[in-house]
Amino acid sequence: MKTKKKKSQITEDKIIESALNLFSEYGYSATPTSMIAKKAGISEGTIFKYFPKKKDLLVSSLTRFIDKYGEKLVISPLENNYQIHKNEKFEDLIKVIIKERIRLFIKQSVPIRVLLTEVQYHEELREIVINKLSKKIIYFGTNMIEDYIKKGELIDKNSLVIFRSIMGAIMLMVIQKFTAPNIGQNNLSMDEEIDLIVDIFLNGIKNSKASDKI
Amino acid sequence: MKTKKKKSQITEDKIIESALNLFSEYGYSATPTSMIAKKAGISEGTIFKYFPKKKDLLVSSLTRFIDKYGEKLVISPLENNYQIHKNEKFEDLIKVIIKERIRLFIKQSVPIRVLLTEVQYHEELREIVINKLSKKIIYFGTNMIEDYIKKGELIDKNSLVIFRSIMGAIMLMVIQKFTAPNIGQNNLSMDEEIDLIVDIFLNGIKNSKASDKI
Amino acid sequence: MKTKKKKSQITEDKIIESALNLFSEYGYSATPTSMIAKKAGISEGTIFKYFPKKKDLLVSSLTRFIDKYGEKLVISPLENNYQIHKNEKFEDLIKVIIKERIRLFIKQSVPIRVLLTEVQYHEELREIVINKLSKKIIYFGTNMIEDYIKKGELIDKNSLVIFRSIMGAIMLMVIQKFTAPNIGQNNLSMDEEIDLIVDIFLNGIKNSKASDKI
Amino acid sequence: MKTKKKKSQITEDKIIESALNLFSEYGYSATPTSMIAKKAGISEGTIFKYFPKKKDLLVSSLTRFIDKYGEKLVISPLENNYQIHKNEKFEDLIKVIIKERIRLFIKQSVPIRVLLTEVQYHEELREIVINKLSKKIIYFGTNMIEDYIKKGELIDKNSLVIFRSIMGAIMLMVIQKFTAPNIGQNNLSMDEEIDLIVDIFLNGIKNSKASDKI
DNA sequence: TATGAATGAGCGTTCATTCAT
DNA sequence: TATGAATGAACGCTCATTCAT
Repeated sequence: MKTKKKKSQITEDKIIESALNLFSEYGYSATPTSMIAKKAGISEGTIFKYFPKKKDLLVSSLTRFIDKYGEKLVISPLENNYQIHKNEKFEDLIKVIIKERIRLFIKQSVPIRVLLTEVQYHEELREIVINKLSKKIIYFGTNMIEDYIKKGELIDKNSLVIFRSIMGAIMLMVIQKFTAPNIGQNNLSMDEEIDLIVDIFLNGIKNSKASDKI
Repeated sequence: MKTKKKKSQITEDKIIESALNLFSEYGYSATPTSMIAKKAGISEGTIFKYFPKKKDLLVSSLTRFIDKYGEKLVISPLENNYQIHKNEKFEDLIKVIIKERIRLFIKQSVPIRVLLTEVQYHEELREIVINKLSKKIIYFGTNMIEDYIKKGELIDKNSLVIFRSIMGAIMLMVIQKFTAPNIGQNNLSMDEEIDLIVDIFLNGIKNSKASDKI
Repeated sequence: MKTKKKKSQITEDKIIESALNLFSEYGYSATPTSMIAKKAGISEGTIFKYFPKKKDLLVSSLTRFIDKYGEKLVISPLENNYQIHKNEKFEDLIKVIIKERIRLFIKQSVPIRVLLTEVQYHEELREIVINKLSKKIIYFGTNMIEDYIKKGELIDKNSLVIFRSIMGAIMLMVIQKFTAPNIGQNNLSMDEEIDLIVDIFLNGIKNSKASDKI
Repeated sequence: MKTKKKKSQITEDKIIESALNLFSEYGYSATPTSMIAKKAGISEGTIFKYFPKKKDLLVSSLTRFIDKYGEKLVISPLENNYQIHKNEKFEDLIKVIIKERIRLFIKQSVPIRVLLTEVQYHEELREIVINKLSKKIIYFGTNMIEDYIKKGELIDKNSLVIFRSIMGAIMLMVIQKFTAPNIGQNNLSMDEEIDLIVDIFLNGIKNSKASDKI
């Protein structure tokens, strides 16, 4: 049962949503508060009732995003998926996880882009991102890998390197699909690419038969 | 023998260098021209003799960077390495290429960071990056992979996906090393990480013996 | 009963008044917005809340002047005078009209001077002046002349030339009175000059008796 | 025999000519020295070798114009015309003078416009204009009128008013022809207008027969 | 709580002016 | 003598922020 939102909460939401969208389009510094007010359909003064400094608006909205999605949607469901699919083969599990993750990623690409960009310039964000996101993601990822190593399904290599490499491969794929989709003639769908990437990571690209010959 | 640079060229260089450093530290929009002038040790007016609009300073300095390093250092040497090491095993070649690339990457991390950030907001940059960098890099990378597929050393999988995945894995490694070096207890040097990553890509992470059993 | 003006209207009025006075004293281009703000007793930023570009301030204030005085005071009262004095002799009518016009002219000399000067450099103003002022004035003036020609009181000559000539004579008189009042020993008051000018236009300066002799 | 102009004189001429043209197009304040330099085909620094302050450029070029044309072309030839045509009827003399004057006026409209505009804002110019131009013109004009009054050809009215009125009528005609030529359907050529204006001034516009009746 | 009006520091940019060559 | 490079004060304008209502 959804409780009726208070009016002030609605206003705050409108501000944050408008701000994030504009930050992602023009960058934080290049977005005037006047533009945010206009987009949110409120007066400029109102913004400062909710966020005394412009920077608060950035930090709060991203923190809120991390709290809401980082915890609830990025981390927990990981664990959720993990619990459900725990007994499946690694191959199948990782594919499910990635695909689900990407769906969220795309849906939340606006705050994510802002976060990844502004984290460069704002110390506060950096700490939040590292502590609330990166560490948790890596903790989960490496643990998962190590579980499967223990099970004997994966070979015993540095789990951080493995996990980070898979993430890097996936991330660059997503970036390319969105920024330069028709680079390199490639008709694969995202899901097909994911399958292929996972396959590469699992089986490698060396042609064993050939390499025997050498 | 280097000819003595003209005074105006020196000034222009100072402006560009200061600008790129500050853009990378604070972001383009958050860097006032007054700050650039101060750092370059010149007057603010002088900047505008060289770059009529602030944006010209961004675009020109990045274009110049791409022209100088994109062509001379990123693309050609790739081909150079490639010619020299062509007959080596893929494994050895790719390690050399990656390590050399990373060295350049680190040396030029300032303009690269600016480029990767600002490309989001400035159409002109996007076109330049895609046409002058991405396409060429991908063209070279996929060709290289395909060469080794033909030689029978690599299995026949989509070369774009393979190349992009390796790049992604490497990139995320570099980013992590620079932004959160002590995440996940990992004492590997960069070179060791590269060796490991290449190993993973070549041989995969599946434990073949175990998977047989399943 | 005048309703109390809204605060913003008062501010706008102050800006326009200060601007026009300064424009008339120093010229539009030579008047900084900072000076306008100071004279109006407001901050510089406020000016741009009302007039986004400095030029808007010029055009708006002159347009407003034309709308207020051009229509209400320059054109209509002409017609008003005309209706009332219609049956008088041309001589008496034209004197009344000129004198009344000059009174307004002097009272509004500030915006008029700005208008006459800046019309040279700004296309927008030119169109407004021609369409909203010149044409209407000339239309009225020529019609009036033609009425009196039909009545047989004036001889049948080109009404535009007649009207324009009277205006020119009056204008130059006003200009001289204001810029170089003591040029040529002339103790006539403005009203006396007007009477004289009208007399000259009506009766000419040729000495008929003398010219007969020649 | 024209002496060969010194190079520096040529440069100075180029500067003045360019400056006057641009001042007349954009106004003195709105014309940057850089634009003048460009138009004159010289470097910006050079201007300040000849005219240490921008204002010197305005005052010098207009003073020079007045000295050259005011004296040589505006005043003397007036006297010249006058001496030659002295014995003609006033009507013929004044027409010749006006037509010749207008020809010069048009040829020199650029500096004249600048002069008439900038005289409002620069005290120095005002003095020069009044002393070197206005007074002389009026002195000549009134004397001429008075001569003809003495001869009995013109009636005895204030010569300043007569002269100034004719000038005003002519000036407004010229202004209208150049700024709004197709206002009021009027196909008269400039010369025809002049003839008409002189006719009006000489004979007046009152219909004597009619006025008798009243 | 929300607004509209105002602020003023600071921004990108211009431009008259200087000066070494 | 003329230039090209540089200057820095001042300009038009923006924008985060304040505050009375």
